[in-house]
Amino acid sequence: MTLKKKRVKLEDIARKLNISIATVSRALDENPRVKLSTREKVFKTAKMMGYMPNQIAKSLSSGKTNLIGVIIPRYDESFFIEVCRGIDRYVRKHNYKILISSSRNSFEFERENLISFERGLVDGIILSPTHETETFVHIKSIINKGIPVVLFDNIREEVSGADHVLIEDDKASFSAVEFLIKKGRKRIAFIGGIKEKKVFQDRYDGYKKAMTKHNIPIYEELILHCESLDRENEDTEIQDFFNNISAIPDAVFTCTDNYGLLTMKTLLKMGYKIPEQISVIGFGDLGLGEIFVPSMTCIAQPSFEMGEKAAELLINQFNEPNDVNHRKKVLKLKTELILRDST
Amino acid sequence: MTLKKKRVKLEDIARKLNISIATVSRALDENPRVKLSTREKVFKTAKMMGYMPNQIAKSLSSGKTNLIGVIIPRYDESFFIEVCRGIDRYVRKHNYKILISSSRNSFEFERENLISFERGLVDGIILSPTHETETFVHIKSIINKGIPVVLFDNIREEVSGADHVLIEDDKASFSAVEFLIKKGRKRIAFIGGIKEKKVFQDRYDGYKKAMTKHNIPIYEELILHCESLDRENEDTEIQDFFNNISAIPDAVFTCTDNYGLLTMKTLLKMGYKIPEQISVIGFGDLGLGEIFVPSMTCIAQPSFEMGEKAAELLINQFNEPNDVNHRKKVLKLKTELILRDST
DNA sequence: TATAATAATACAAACGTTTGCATTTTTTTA
DNA sequence: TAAAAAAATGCAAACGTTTGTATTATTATA
Repeated sequence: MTLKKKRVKLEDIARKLNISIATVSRALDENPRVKLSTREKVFKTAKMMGYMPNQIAKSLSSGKTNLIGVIIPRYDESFFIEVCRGIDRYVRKHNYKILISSSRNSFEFERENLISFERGLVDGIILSPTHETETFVHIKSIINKGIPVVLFDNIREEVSGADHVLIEDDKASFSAVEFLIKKGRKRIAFIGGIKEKKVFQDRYDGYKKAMTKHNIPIYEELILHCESLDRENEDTEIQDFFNNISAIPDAVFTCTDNYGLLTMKTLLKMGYKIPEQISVIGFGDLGLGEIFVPSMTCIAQPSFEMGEKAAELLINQFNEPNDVNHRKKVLKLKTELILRDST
Repeated sequence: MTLKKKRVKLEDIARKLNISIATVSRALDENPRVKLSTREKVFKTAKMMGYMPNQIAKSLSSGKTNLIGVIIPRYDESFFIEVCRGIDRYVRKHNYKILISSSRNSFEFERENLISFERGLVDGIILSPTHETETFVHIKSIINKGIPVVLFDNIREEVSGADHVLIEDDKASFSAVEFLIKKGRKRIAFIGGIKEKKVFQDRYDGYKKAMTKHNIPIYEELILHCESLDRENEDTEIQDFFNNISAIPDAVFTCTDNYGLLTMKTLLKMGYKIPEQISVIGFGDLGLGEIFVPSMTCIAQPSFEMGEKAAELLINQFNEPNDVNHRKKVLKLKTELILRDST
């Protein structure tokens, strides 16, 4: 039975070599102020003794933790995971790690997470607001404490007082719906998410604009604002929608990949032919649309890149003079309509 | 232009109230040694001044960071994300956060990640070894430093010197293949992943055992060990496999959900009927199998629970006397064959 | 009302680094 | 070869907490 060994610290190395802690610290830092021969001795001894620097002590002393807090509304949406991957990829190059929290679609959790990050654990925060987030005060309060913040996706004007990166949701959906119209479809259904969520509002707006521009009436019956917050309920909600519709549409524009896939599943099971009778478009393009049969036409949203860009904005803030009121930067990323078999 | 405010610390509260730092600290801790009236004054002042404890200082002082490091082979596999969700859910109840790193399927990255966690940033580590991981020394070295470690999934005997949680891969695939056989299928193809990965070896073993038990010949031609490490390549590898096969199988057992879906896609595009001509089984059951048309029969692996259990083992270690050589705990979780339309 | 017991608070070391400045050692210069 | 300059090292404070022990203030006891 071996007991836990004590960690070796600078002091241990210093004592063994009969030099001061300061010199050991500087030697390991390759500071030119210490003689080369000393540095070599220190490195050798450190290695021999199995020295590992204490990150916490370093952080306390330097005031930097090299951690970045990321708050997303939910884990089980590939979009957010992709964004996190993008963030991770970027920040690692700059020697940061990310700490991911889910706000579980709740403003209150979002606020709690934010507060827990206020305790000096992270050097900066990247956040995607929930649909419930209608105020900016909790974020502003963080910024006022001098903690850099970057937002992505689902930004309302009221919460936009920080650097952020997004796509033009309305334009993207406008062009997708217009594409359907130009293909001759007229009875176009819309499936969005929670009405309160900005991205879904924008995508709905795009849909309406396209319909209006081409003088196509918008029927309430063909509109579904999916209220579910998890996969299973989304499924039944969409099934119910199509089961209760009086006359089947000839196209469906959906606001997420998942809605699109669930729509295709439901319609296929009801016996409809895609795309012959009904076209379907998804939003996101996170891989599954390509595998489904028929493969799904999608608006491709650059999720990974969105993460990278958000990370870049944040790291840039680290290097800027700390001006709380600096002009906020907004990055709008391009989307693309990927044509596949469902249209 | 407002400049960054200085954080308020215990000292500031102490000075304002003309009491000592120690008393402030104890008051905020609700330590009964401080008078109630003092405690109340301290709380009020702390709130008024916007005090937020400094997590880093706390950690340095207490020797606990309340962070847990998680190392997974890749981000873009839902299985790992699900496990992370499970871990997160469990540890949050105990006031821990998780720090996720990807080893990108590389032993070298795994080792690097492990070393970076050795710098006192985390209180414990949960790791899923890559297919390249054939030795236990890097993990043993961590454990020897007194850092609790729990492994999950893909554990070889050689790396099993730590608590771990897994499923019985061989038995799960055995029963799935036997199910196909009992349904009258004989020409059963096997699609697995990287040959070096223990889980795929085990799943292959289960396949072979089932076939052998029922005296069905195993044809090399019907075996694919997918070597790709990303989605796109998996797709083409599977397409090639079926294009080059001399006579199509009447069933395909696959080792991940993704292989299963790609298989179905390929076969449907080739014009085959599922399940009439060919049955397909996937492994994992991470949601997509249910959406696909036809829906996919799957071995359901309790990913979320796997995460929870791994987290539980870890947190238990925190509370145990620190015995490096303690008897390792092994948890085997149940799988289940979920029958759907693809069989 | 002096003394003992208890309650409340303060002091200071510790956690493991970094770093400005002081000191010592070595090298250069005259 | 002594003084000046440069190089190498050391001292000690700082980062913001926690906590064991010492001290002071308050209450209880005789």
